[in-house]
Amino acid sequence: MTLPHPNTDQISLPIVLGVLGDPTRLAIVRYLASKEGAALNCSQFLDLGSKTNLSYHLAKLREAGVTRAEVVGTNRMITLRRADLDARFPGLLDSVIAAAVDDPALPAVGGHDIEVPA
Amino acid sequence: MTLPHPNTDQISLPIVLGVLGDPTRLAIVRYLASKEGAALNCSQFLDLGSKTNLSYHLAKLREAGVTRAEVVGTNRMITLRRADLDARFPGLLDSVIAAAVDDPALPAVGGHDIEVPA
DNA sequence: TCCTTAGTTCAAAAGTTATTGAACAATTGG
DNA sequence: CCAATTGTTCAATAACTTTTGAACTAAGGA
Repeated sequence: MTLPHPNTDQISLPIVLGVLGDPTRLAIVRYLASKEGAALNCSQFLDLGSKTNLSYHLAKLREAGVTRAEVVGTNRMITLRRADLDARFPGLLDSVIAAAVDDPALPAVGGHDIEVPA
Repeated sequence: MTLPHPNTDQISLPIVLGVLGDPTRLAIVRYLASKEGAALNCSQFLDLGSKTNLSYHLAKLREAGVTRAEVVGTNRMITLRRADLDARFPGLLDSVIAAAVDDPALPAVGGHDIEVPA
């Protein structure tokens, strides 16, 4: 049971940019980058949408070549394809992540975005 | 007669990425980068689509803060907002342009993409 | 085995974006 | 003034994307 991923040389610039041009997906990528190394399952992202909706967004990221999903039991362990993206589009992912980290408009994963005082 | 542009601090990462996630617009940006300094009018891009369609794509780029359009007579002189984008998202535009330059799938402006021999 | 957990798939609805042609406005040159 | 050039706007349509809920699969634990 392996999921389809593009090869490094099949990763397309406009498709990657288009896929990253969505706040939910950018938030996913930012969170993955902040947990670099760790493989996260989909449930980590439930703050960002419903289970079905995340399945959709995570599939988009995977099909574009931005993430890799490995099947481990009933889980899909998700990682950023950092090395592949760096090889294909040097510097792009780093600058996107750096900009995303500073973007207060993106939805947050660990949540607690803003606590409104009583 | 000046056209509306976002301020530098109003430029949004997901909007910029989304706008660049289109082959026609990426081709426009690539061409502008290759002619850095020169201000080009819209007709330069007619290889990429109809007049109306270009008007649409150029408006998207301008509204996202990727380009600046200055009205000069009946022309709109278009330039890349390189300094503003660099200030807001360091390294992003450079890496996108570098990747776009190498992308054979993007439509070409000076055209002559491939000449089919008789 | 049965139940739970993790995630997918499907079809429908809603929303957004791209493309087109016809009509329009503004400037410039004759 | 008249005509040509440059580009916009509008409405229609076509094409895609996002979101949803219900139904499903597959693995793991009691």
